Amino acid sequence: MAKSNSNKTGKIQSVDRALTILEVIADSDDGLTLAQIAERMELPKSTVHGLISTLRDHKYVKQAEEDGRYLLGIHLFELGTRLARSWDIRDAAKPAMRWLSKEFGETVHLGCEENGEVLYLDKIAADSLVTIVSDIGARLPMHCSGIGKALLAHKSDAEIRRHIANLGLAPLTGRTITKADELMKELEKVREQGFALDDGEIMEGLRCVGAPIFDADGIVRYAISVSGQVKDLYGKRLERLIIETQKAAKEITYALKKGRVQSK
Amino acid sequence: MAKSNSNKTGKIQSVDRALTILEVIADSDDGLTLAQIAERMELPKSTVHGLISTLRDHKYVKQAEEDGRYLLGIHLFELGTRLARSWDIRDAAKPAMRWLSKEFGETVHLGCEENGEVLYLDKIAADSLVTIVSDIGARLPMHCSGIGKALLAHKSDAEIRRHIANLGLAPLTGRTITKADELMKELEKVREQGFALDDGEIMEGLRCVGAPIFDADGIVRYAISVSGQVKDLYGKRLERLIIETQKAAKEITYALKKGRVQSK
DNA sequence: AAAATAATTCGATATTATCGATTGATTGTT
DNA sequence: AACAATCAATCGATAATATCGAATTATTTT
Repeated sequence: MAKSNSNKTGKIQSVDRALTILEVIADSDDGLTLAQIAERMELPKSTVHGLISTLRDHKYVKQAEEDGRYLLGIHLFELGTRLARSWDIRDAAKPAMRWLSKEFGETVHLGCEENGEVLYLDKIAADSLVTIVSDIGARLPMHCSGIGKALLAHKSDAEIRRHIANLGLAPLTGRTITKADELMKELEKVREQGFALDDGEIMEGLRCVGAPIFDADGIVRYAISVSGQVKDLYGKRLERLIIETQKAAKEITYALKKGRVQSK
Repeated sequence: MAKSNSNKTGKIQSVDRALTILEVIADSDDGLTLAQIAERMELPKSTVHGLISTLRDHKYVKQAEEDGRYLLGIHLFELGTRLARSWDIRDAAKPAMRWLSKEFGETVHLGCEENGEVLYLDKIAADSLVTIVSDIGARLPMHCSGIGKALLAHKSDAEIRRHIANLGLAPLTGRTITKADELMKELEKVREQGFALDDGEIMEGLRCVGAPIFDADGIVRYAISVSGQVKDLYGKRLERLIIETQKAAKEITYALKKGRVQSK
């Protein structure tokens, strides 16, 4: 499965290939040998070798000492964290997220949309032994998560329809909304209520409350969510969680306006 | 200040240049224009443009909407976090770090050596409003930090001497150890004690206790540290912190042995 | 010890990156 | 409002450079 080298603009072939190598390695569980990478990219080994040596010299790739297989390199960690540090939204959101997590003892996420999916930008993990939910930097579908629905709900109907047409509505559990019209209705509700509820739509037994964060222009750019097990989130406690999650999102919206805006 | 293109191995020029562009952008505070990048790399703008467009297509770089200046792209965040997730050490260390942070209400770091410097791999921040200390992914010198001294102390004398010769002993505060012999003595003490104390050597008023973590082969690969203000860390409380930090490091060493070892 | 599979090096070839000049778009100035 | 200046983006001729298959070296397996 080689990435197509669809050259829209004047791309530099070797750079394009080198970056694709990184993606191929990232998609593997535990690194790949040179031969495996060459096979997947449908390129001669020597070509891949030249590219990957250059990546290694810059620490974008490292070789396992045992065998010589290639893994992602430490420099990606450094650049990724440096980028994350530049986002004002994280600082703006941190205090409210901390408070929420501590108050309810649950896991709090901060996310944004990235290419039609939810991307987790930050996370305050609950102390509980099992943290079922996803990690920073992970992606998940928009139509079945608290953050995703909160983000999606504030788009125009046309945009939502387009999103559905492009990405589809994959069922992750039996509760996932898979019909377009049903999702439209649900999102209208989300918009009116001011919060989104994911009730086992992404994973059975997992409940999740999401609320939107507006940037200085009044556009929804981010959302937070609080996730926990259904057995812990119901009735009065759930009601209070909903209220507090919305409050927190509003606080973050405010904090974001105050600081200079350095968008993601 | 262009990076020299010292071609040791058969490097691919365009890839080498593209990666250097990322470094140049990362070194800037708030992104750079094409012209600025071209100037720093001593390359024609059109050359840089081709390379950087390719980086942009892969989301390793993004362009600010306002002006067209170039910033690091979201994909670096995704790759960096994916890499971080693959490190067993983080999972192994997390519980003990959490406990330490909660017990003392201070900030706990996990770090390793990377190219003669301490690289922070993880952090549990104290709830306190001001978090003075560094962030995940940041680097700092080895000779004046708790983690750094713990790591350095368990190398051979020859290696330590070489480290000093290569990197020097820059004084960050008036308390920083800047004489080689003095540092050798200090590290011997660290080795004997089993912990390292940074007493305002990196920043006035900041105290920090570090302890080494051994991998399955008995080599020191990581270290943790607890940092706080001098006014909070002294006397009985400091004594107890030292004991608990060492305990935590031992626990992590043990946890690391149990799991399969996926080194950084 | 031999066979097999890995990464790495080599050198001829023409594909492809490079570079200066030009264009187009945007911002700031008089 | 027109001009000047500055920026990114485009173009096309040129030769420098990435590419590729074959050969080599290193490591592991039988």
